[in-house]
Amino acid sequence: MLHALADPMRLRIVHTLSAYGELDAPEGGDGALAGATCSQVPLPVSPSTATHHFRVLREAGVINQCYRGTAKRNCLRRADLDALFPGLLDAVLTAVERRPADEERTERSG
Amino acid sequence: MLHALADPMRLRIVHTLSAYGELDAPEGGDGALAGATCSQVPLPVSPSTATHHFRVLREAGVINQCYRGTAKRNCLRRADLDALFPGLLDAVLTAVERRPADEERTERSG
DNA sequence: GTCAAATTTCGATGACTGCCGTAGTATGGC
DNA sequence: GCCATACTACGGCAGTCATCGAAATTTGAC
Repeated sequence: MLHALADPMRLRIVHTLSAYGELDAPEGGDGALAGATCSQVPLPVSPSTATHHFRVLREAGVINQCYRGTAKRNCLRRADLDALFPGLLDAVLTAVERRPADEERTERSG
Repeated sequence: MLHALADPMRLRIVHTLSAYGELDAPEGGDGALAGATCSQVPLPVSPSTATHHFRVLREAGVINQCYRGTAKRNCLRRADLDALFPGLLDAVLTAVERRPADEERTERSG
């Protein structure tokens, strides 16, 4: 699971999804449900690569995927994640917001 | 930094070190300082591989290394880590204790 | 100075992973 | 049924990483 979160691309997906909310709160209209489709998450990679990352996240239990017409909606599994790893997702998201693009840089102490 | 923690071997190192304490509390006798030497951390890999992992952790800012005679003592940088990524290390350590060896397994939801 | 112990560095190797392009599958509209 | 859209699966390629073995370095003891 940490491995799934260790990739900057997947981290961006998780971060974006966290802003969209989850399916646990299915309120609103028809098309305004929580979660985001794969195309909703801006990724500077090809669709096939994006699918790969979504797959890794899904297999790690980080996200859920449910079909919705021609699109597939992705939603974070915050509740499950929080139960398995208390505070981890929250800590990671906080860190992402504080360091938007430095997650993979080698930051030496000196 | 997440990448450094994503490896089960390094996760074990961090977990072991967290039990040994840090150098911030240098009390006691001469040889009973906080931190652990490389050999103190049981790893099922060769010494050179262990060095590699310690190096990755050090470059990621997760641990400190200070020479102590023929041995090298490693200690967690809890304070620094907590300042940069609030709650992250704690969440990871909690997760490790709850799932000692399942950190890398592919846990499918179904 | 010599020996011993702990750790590091270098080179090599196998596996994994991120990336892409193309073809295929599933759903909705006409 | 046919087409368009959204996503997935497969094959391939290059880069990175974990792992090891052997030699080198550093420090302490005699």
